[in-house]
Amino acid sequence: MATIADRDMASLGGQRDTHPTLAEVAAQAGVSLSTASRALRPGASVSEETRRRVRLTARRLGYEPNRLARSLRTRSSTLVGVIVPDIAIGFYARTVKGAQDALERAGYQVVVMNTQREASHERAALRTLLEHRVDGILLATSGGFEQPPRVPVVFFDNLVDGSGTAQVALANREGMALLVDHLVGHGHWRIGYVGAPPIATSGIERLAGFEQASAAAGLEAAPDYVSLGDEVWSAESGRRAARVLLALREPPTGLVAASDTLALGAISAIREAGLRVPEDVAVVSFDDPFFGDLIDPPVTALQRNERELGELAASLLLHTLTTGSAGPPTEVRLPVELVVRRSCGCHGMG
Amino acid sequence: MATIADRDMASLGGQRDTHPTLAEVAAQAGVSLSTASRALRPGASVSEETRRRVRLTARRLGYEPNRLARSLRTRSSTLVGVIVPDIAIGFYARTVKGAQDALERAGYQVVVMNTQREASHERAALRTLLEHRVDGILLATSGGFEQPPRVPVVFFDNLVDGSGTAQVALANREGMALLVDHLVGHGHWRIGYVGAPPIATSGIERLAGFEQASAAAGLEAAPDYVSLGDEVWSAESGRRAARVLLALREPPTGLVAASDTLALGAISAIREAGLRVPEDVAVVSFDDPFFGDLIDPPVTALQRNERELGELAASLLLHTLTTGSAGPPTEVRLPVELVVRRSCGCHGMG
DNA sequence: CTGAAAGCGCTTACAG
DNA sequence: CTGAAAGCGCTTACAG
Repeated sequence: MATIADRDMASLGGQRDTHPTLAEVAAQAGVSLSTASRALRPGASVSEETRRRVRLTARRLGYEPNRLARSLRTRSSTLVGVIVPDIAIGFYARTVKGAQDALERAGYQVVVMNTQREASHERAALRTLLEHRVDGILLATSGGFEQPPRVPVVFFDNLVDGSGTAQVALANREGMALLVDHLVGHGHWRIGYVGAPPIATSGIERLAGFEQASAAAGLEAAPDYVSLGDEVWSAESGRRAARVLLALREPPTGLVAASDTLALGAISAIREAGLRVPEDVAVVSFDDPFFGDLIDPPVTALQRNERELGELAASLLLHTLTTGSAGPPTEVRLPVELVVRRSCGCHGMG
Repeated sequence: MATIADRDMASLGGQRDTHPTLAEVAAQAGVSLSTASRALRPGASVSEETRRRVRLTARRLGYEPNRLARSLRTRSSTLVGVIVPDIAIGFYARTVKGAQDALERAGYQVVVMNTQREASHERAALRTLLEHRVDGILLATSGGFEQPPRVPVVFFDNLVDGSGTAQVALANREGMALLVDHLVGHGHWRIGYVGAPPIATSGIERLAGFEQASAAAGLEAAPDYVSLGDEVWSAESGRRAARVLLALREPPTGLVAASDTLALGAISAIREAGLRVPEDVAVVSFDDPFFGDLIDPPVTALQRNERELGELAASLLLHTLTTGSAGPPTEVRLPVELVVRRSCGCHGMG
């Protein structure tokens, strides 16, 4: 009772009051700690009358169970962490939403950590999550991943060779082939690549995919035609990378951008140079820019189902969480699809 | 030792091994639990030799402190929660990043929760955060906020009358006045509003701002000229809302969109109707669309510093966290600025 | 159905 | 500098 009184005093004094504990609820309700605990937890054997009384006083006191204590005791957090390089990028944001949906349906809470693409931030995020004993992790790594943690990890977007429980990514190479081939179909022979440094999976695979597709199409894949922006795939760096290509003695007549931001940058570089898209230089993009059909000109791009990517990663995690299975890491690739608009030279809608 | 042996067995057997505890580290290092604890914590008085030994064995065992236990004991989590309606919206994503920067600099970890704009999700997120005993919360509410929690809360974007520690939002009304006045400057008299339902602060204030500015400019602010989309501010709903306006007997000649998504929707509706922007219908937007100068036509819009909004919210929280001050809730408005492009009829760059 | 007790993994006065 | 002990707020066998 004394503590309760103190609490009241404190709140009268305008002090932020402290969290009531289960022990206080129990005392107020006139039951033991164990009974109070059971009354609050569904499915435990308590008399209806007791349960009601405890619940009432809990509500009255504004009781909020302490999950720290609970998880500590039960050794389970029903918490899943999602780590992304940059939540401000539509791709990641939508992936996260997809994952969150699936995870919440399964009764897990999701916490999102943003690494700003720095390995040190990623390490910190990983540590925090692990220290909070999350049950599992969805990770789009930026290189901060070191040794496999003690909980299941599903990698997405950026994969790590043979680590983790499962790996989910877009069909990067196939996508690039689609893009290059489409430009080739328009009669282009000098095709440039506006990309990102081959640091993580998507950077590596898209570049490789471009080179393979170029070679397969018999294009002279001069290394000159590959121009890379910065590691955050910024539009500004795409602009710069495109400028380099346009300044060549024999500039490419078609550009493949490795992402929507890069494509937007490339289009402005082309405009700056006083050239037209697609008449002077055609552009196609790996990612579909938001409202890509309103861009001038509407951009031909690969469409992906990002929500699905997130949901897929989540269900792979849920699978190992519920079955505890430790089978060999599954690798799943999500197909991409070409949406033809006008930046490639087609007379599509838009 | 037995538990250690068990652990080894388990890992040999391919089982995921369990987290070693501080007690195990202490045992292996041949010191007491308390000494081990001190050795791992900077600034505690331990001999250098002991400290080194403990740290080494901790690393060798892959020890990860259990934050649940630590926070439970210390009653502090150095965790701050950020709750947003929709992380996939650029505005929120960038705000979150700004907040995260500031918070991490101050030594806090940030966890982000996404409510998908549902009050029930928001309540769940709030509960989870509170149950994890976060030290403070940054909240862009979707209506799930009920009674003030026991930790400091800073509201941003969507405010709640007189609640919380501080409130940060954009200068919605002033922004709307800027937009309407600009269109009036172009000679428009029939100006329509493509907005969102007046549910939360931005919806309410932008609508009110539009109506006030219209009235102030002496426009016949026929209620007909207000057309609202859905509560998630979707581009598609903007398209529909604009269609309604365009179908009027005396359709507006200028449109003010309450957000970038709504503006994009409105522009496509205008195009669909076989009309041109800005010749037939001028458009201005509250939010600056990503790469708005590549949109056709480049859209005249209000520019905000979203990162700054996040940082501001964070520093207000940090202030009360460090000073414990419980002064009256501060309300801060972030100014917005008009970026003139071409969708309004100006011959700006782009 | 209910209560007393042990224990989850830490930290931190309190002694020495 | 180091150790034994109490305690953070819960849950869960174990008895009754």
